[in-house]
Amino acid sequence: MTETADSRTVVERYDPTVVEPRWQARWAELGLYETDLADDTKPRHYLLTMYPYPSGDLHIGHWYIVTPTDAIARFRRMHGLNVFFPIGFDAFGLPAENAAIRNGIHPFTWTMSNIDNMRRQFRTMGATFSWKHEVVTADPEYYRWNQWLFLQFLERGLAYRQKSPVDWCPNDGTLAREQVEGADRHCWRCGALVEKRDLEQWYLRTTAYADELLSFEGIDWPEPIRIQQTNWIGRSEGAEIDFATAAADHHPGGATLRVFTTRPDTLFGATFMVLAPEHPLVGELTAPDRALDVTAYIDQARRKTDIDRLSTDREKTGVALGSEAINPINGERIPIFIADYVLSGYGTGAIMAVPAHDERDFAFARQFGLPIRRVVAAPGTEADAPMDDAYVAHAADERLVNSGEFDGMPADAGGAAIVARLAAAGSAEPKVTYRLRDWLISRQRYWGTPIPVIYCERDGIVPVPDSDLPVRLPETVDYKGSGSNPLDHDEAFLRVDCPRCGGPARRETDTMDTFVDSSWYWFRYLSPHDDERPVDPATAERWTPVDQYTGGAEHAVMHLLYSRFFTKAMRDCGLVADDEPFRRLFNQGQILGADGERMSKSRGNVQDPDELVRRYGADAVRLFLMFMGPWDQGGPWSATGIGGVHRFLNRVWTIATDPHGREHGDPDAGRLPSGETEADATIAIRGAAHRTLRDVTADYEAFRFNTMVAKLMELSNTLFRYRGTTLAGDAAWDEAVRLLMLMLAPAAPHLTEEIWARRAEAAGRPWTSIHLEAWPVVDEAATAVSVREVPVQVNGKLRDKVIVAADATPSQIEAEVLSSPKIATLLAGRTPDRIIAAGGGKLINIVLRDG
RNA sequence: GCCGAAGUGGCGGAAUGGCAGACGCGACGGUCUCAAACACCGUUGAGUGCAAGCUCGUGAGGGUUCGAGUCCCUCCUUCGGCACCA
Repeated sequence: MTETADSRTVVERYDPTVVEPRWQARWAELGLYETDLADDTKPRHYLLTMYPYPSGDLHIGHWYIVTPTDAIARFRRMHGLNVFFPIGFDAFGLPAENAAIRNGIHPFTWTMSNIDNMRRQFRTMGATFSWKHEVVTADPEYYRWNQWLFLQFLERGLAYRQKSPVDWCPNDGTLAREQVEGADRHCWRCGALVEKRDLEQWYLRTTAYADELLSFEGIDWPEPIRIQQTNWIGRSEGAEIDFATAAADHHPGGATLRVFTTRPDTLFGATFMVLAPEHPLVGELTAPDRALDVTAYIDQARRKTDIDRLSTDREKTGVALGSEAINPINGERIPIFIADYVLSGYGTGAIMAVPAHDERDFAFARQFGLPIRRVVAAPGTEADAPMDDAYVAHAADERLVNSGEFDGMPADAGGAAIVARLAAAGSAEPKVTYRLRDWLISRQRYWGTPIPVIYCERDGIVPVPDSDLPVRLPETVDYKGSGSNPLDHDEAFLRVDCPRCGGPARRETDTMDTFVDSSWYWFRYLSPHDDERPVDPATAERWTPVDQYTGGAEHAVMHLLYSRFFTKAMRDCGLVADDEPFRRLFNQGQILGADGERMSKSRGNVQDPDELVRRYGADAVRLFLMFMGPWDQGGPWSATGIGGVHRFLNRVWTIATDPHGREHGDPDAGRLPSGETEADATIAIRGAAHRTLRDVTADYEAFRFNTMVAKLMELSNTLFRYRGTTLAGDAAWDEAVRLLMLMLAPAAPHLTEEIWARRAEAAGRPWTSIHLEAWPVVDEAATAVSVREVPVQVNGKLRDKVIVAADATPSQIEAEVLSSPKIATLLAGRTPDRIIAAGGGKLINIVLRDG
């Protein structure tokens, strides 16, 4: 607290470094924010923000996510809701292991000390977390239930093990498809280039819920996220059609080659067939004289990194197998190729190529000199007109041509008819295919949830019995240099008796993707220490789904899709009743470094909030982050401008603690604005306060924090103008200050609490926290105005303004406008063609035609 | 290439189809001070004029409308996502 010798400032200045910690301690002591989940006297509200990874320090991005969310929590509490706002730590993951390998610290030690530090930093925000419900995912008390849930899924066929080519990062090991980013296919976490490896891996059957995941009914999520998820799931309707192989010298024929197509209407246009190089029938179908070329191509395709594939972007490669397939609709024999533009993991790994109506097939046909036959034509197009490009349209106008008895049918109906014809013969069926793959959860790492299965020579895959959970991570880790999973050479961990036969067996050493942890953590917050079950069903019934979730949009297709999957899977296991995890989702933008790049320690562009807090106080940092711009926008970090909110808070302090003071520098200090009476001023002050309340309430509701702060600044500017006048400190002034405090309380909780306490003391009332106050009610009468200014346009251009009574009718306003000298001059005797009184007389536009 | 978001003063940004630039930063001028910092007051889109004012102005070009930053069409740019998905 500083007393300046300066004569003009006789009151103390606001000192956040003293005030803020004091209130934080007091709130904690009173347990103000420890939510009583059993309290049924108030409507419940579950407010969730994405829990952080304990990297060591909170950076400004954490503040950007959390502090406005905290303002929402406080705002909702003031509306009488029982708000649950928990926090925890996403504590498994690679950085802990890297630190362990580098510095010889155990990942647990590293993680927990980071968490300690971040808890301390979190408290400096003044956020209202319910700390008693904290969850740390690396705690056996938590990951035990990852294991238990996994076993539930296994029992229901939602988890399975399969050998398949997986995306492999040299640092992070196995990756899920969605963790591979960019055209050059690099790791989402470390950026290293990703390779393919064949491994036995555990999967969760997300595809079982593909259709349900496409429906966003009953949840209010941003459109871009819904679109991204929809595209990621990638539903395609079409048909699977069986071609038979033709007999050849090297091959007896008669094998089935099943293809997936979304365009069965183009079946007559199939002039060749393409298999993925990995297709199982390739060996059998390869003619002896083609074998060298074919194996060379397969080798090359396997070795090829995806960068190479990208460089050959449009250029199609492939080789003929020397075999033919028989088109089931017309018996035509067509050559079979392999090419890497056909993917083994999608559809059936084989396509019928219709160059006339598919761009990729067209390019391939051009490259290899294969026939191109049009089978779909727009009205007026010759059936055999030469084609320069693939013709892909197939709307209602297009008709089939060169398609035998189906000629003349509209494309869509023709396709259906073709499928129906083949289906009757058992060689086709309608089929829906998805881009979405099952979720690969195996990771060859130490620092994650051990997958609770045992491999027995006799009994095969044996789940760990529930009574033996959790399968704990061994407390000593030997990294033996780096790279390999320490669990693989930890004999004490590996060796186990088979739970079924008692014979020697071996533990699974893979651990789970950390996204498993975050796929259900909000359920665990409700009963973090329950050692009977992962979720208490009664509490979950009352508190979930989450009412409001806030977090970054970078999780659009990973965390947010997995969480939806988990909720549905848990529902089908009878554990919860929810169909969806998060009722309403808000994605804030990301704070980037000053250089416009993602903040990261390696770039050295991380903004440390502690330093700002020390200098300006937590309230100023909170308010500045809200004031910067729309919350969903984010942007490059710049502290330029934080002085503005700091000044604002000081002004609020001055208004509240020193209403009668005057400042040098203002020649009009202490005088009412010219022409204003005390009665006018009272109306002005009350009007400003209540109009601000009306608008600020709406802004909080819509998370428009930037304009919310702007309006509070306006109100404080208005009050500042009346400071030192005869009005300062009177009833209207006092009401306005009270409203200003209440409105500012969710955003700047410390300053307002301090002022609130002083006001109570000054009035001789006992102290109660401002954060337990009810949100104030707008006095509609006070918001009314007696006169208003009406802009007057001539032909849409602003020419004048007239003052009218607030309740003036449009015709009265028109009369007023026409009698204005300025307008009369502009009219110069002409009669307006039209006079438009927009919005019931909010604006007048006089339409004057030329001539 | 496809999908999505966005282009407004020197900067961050504001504006239910109705006064473009709220609020703040920065800059400039001033009060206070021996001086500086802090605080406070004033000015601040561009052009033009002594002034009242006038003209131009929301990425570019068209359109709808009495009226368009806002709606429609065609482009351009930036950012995010996807990338041979048959």
